[in-house]
This record gives sequence, structure tokens and C-alpha cells, in this order.
Amino acid sequence: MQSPYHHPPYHRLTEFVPLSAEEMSVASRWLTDRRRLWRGKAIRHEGEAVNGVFFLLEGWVGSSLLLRDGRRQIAKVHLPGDMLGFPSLALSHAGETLEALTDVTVCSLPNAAIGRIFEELPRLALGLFLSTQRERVALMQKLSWVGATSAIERLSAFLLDLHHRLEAAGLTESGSFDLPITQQQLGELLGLSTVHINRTFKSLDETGFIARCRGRLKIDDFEGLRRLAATSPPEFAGTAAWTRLRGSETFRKGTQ
Amino acid sequence: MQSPYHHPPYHRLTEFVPLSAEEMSVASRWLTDRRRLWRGKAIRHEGEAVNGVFFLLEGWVGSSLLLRDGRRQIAKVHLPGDMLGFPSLALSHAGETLEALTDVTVCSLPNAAIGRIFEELPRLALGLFLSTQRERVALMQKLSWVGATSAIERLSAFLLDLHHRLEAAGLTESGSFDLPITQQQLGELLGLSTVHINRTFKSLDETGFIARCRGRLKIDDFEGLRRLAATSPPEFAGTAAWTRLRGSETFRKGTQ
DNA sequence: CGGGCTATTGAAGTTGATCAATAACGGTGG
DNA sequence: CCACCGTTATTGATCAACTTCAATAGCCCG
Repeated sequence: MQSPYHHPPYHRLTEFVPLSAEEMSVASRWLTDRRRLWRGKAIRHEGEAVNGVFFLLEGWVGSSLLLRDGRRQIAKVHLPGDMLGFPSLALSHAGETLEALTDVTVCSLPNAAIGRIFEELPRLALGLFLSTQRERVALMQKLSWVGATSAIERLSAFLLDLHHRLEAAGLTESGSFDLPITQQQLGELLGLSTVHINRTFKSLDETGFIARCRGRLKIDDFEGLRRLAATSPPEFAGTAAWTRLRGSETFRKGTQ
Repeated sequence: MQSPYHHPPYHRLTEFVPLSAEEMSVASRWLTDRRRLWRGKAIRHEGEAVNGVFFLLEGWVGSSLLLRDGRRQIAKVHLPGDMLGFPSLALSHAGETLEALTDVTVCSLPNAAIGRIFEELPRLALGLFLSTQRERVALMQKLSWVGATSAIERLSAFLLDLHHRLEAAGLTESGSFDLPITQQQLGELLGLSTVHINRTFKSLDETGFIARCRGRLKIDDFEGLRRLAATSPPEFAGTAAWTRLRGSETFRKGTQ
């Protein structure tokens, strides 16, 4: 897990496609334009012109949508290694605010580079494509939590998912991890009020499923949480996706 | 709107990229393998192996996720011209059930063809990519409805969105359109109970915002509905996205 | 004319929101 | 090191939206 091959920006790509040296070298160029931002700052506001996408190197970022009356929905918490801002590529003005939930380091990739990747590095393009499809799956799952489950089920599912993703990034220690977001933000993430998040947390705490201390959370009973959580994480295709996509199908350029 | 250029499967691609004759001819090949399905039948069940994606030619399709206890969330209603099943490309087993909400005609495109498109028809690939990013935006918006708005706001937003999309497909008549889905399905779509959907409908009806008759719905007061719906539809980039993506950025193959 | 599904309505029950107050925490400057 | 401040967490009490249960009515179809 600690080879550079598994760090951003390769991270999200090599899960689906093997990269050549050339491709990796292009990808590593993406890291040159870095930016540091403090907690609470926006990488990009909803409604601003779309100039590029971002890679998150350190810290947590929330992507959120604003409603007219000020309510807010956080669509996703992005963790180190994630790619940010792709949905807005289809829009003239960004459809989501990208806000630093902790101090963060991001690097950005201009729109034009995406176009070039599609033209010249198809495998990289496919990696990006599949990676964003996977995000779409995650988003559908979250919708199903918010639309069809109770507060305790939602929170359980979220904590399990979060742990799972943090673990993949090497940011957990035997079931415990930093949770540097406020209960307010957790509420906006799960579609619940601050107060109810607090009570739900308390209930998980008292049942012994989790333990909280400072900004740190430890999952004590994974099985218990999983029983609550109503969905299991989907099984990603891994590089099998790539294999599947390059099956034996006949398809010849120019004659189709 | 009635030129073949605006029919599936071009429909969802030409919104973002101009297609060459060659590209259109490849795309038109996708139509060869058609399938008709009756209302209620599944095009593909959640958990099945992922063999391809689909284009919806006629009818409505719902993509839904199942929770352990039998509750169901419909992530999206797909209309004629839409592309189905892309999220599951990242999975080894489908993450969503694709169910015919009416009698439908679909055609399918095997996984392998997607891989070839990325290798050989980059502009087509980019069109697919952007189109799925736009779906992701729509999904985020829906999440914000379900997570942060009341029943009447949700239903209003949904009806407006639906009308908007049906209009683009030429399936409306001065504000009225067929609504061939049950209130049960509408509930699963918006995260509300059947009973509450019914009451919310009734309230919109009595206020004079809409009128219902058989399976048909007419929007009588767009402004009123828009005031209720807490979000406005995002502005898509259109082919500007493509232009933006091919900007003046320096990026030379092989030297990066 | 039935039979099955869908829509509608009423009544009662729950979950979660809102309002409001207090406590704990984290960082600051003295 | 301590007093202070703003932010966040916690708790109680009340309220509202939505769900559930249950029954009836309407529609579509053979």
C-alpha cells in the first residue's frame, strides 16, 4: 500500500487500469501545481466558472450543494487521494462547492488537460472514466441511505463506509480514526439535524458500538454496525473492469 | 429537434461534442441489438454480472437499489434517449436494478465496445464521459432534494425536472405529459411513503398548480412550482464543454 | 361482472425537527 | 498558568412532518 504507485494521483486510476511508465509520468505532472488551504476555505464555489478538476493530496474536502433558503447538502466527503470537481465538467458554472473540511493540499488539473488525455492517453482516460462511474455508484448508495433509512442506519452506514475508505488510504489504527468534522456538517451530510446526529451518536456510543474521544472515533463492534447499516458495500471491478472492457468484441476502426 | 442527429444514441453525445460522420456511423451501429420489454420486467437485476450498458429508445426505466429489508430507492427515472447502466461498469456485479416502468425498447452495447471507443474514438469517449458527469450532477441535486427538502418541495422539483426532460425529448404538449408510474414508485423515487405522495399531490392539485387526469399530468402554474422547488436546474455546458476541454493548454504526447 | 391493483382518505403513532439553555472544548492573550 | 471567548457538543421539552395501519373507492382488464 505504500508504493508511490498507490498514491495520488495514480491511486484512483490504477484501481481500474494498469498504467504504463509514460502514463504514470504524465499523471505525476499533475502534482506540480499545488495549493494549500485552511480549514473552512473553499477550493471552488458553486456557480463559479469551471476551470479544472482537482486532486486531493491531504485533508478532507466536502462537496456541497446550496438550496435557495440556505440549507445545504453535503454530497460527499472526499478523502486524500480522491479526485474532485469532475461532475462540474459538464456544466458551465460549477454545480458544487468544494470546501476544505480540514487544512488541505490539493493540486489542480486544467480542463484542457482532460481533453488531451482523451485524445492521447486513452487508458488514462478510461481510468478516469471508471473512477467517476464508481463515484456515481457511491452517490446512488448514499441517496438510498438518505431516502430510505433511519438516522441510526444512516450514521452506521456512513461510519462503516468512512472507515473502509480511510483504511484503504492507510489512515486508520485498529478501527479508530480521526473524525475532524462537526456534527453540524455530519447532519448536512446525512440529511439530519445537528441535534439528532448528536442523539444518534450517543445511542451508538451507549450501546458500545463506537467510542468517541476528542476528534477521534473508534469502532468497537463492526458486526453490530453492519447489522444496522442496511447495505453492504458494492464490490468494485478492479482492473477486471479494464479486462472486461477490452473483451474479444469485434470493433475495427474505420470500418464501422 | 427532429433530425436523426437528435435521436438516440446521438442524443446524449451531441449535447457535448460534435460528431464526425464516422463517429455517428459507429454510434448508429449500437442500435442493431434491440430488445423490447414489458412494463415491470427488469433489463438487469442488481447483483448480476455486468455485461454492458444500454440505450433507452422508448419508454421509461427506473434504476433502483435494494436495501436488506426490502425497501427500495429509485435513483433515477430514465427517459427515451438516456443511457443506462454506466455506473455499474466500475463494478463486477451490477449495483442497480434497471426496471421497465413502461413497455420499453432498449439496445445494448457490450463492455468491450466501450473500451474500443476509448482507444479509437476519443471524441465519442469524451461525449460519453461528459454525459455521465452530467448524470452525476443530476444525482447530486436529487440527493439534495431528498436530504434537505420537504415533501412538497421534492415533488415540485421532481415534476419540473421531469417536464423539462420530457420537453427536450418532445414528449410534452403545452405543459402536460404522461406520468405512467404509480404513486408507490414515486414514493420510492423521492423517499416518501405512498400515502404522503398522495396527500402532497392532492395539495398541489387543490392549489391549482397541477391537474391530474388518468395517467396524465398538466402543470398549470410553472412559476408557482418553481417557487416551491428549492433549486433551479443547473446550466449545462453544451458543446462549450468540449471547447473548454480542448483549450490552449500545452500538452505534448511523449514529452510529458 | 369480478378480481387485482392503484388511489384516496382517516386516525393514530413515530421519527426527527425546532427551540432554548447549558456544558465542554480549543485556542487566545494577558 | 489562567481567564476569557467563540465554537461545538449535549441535553431537555415541545412541535411538526411524515409514517403506519386500516379501510374504502376507483380503475383497468379480461
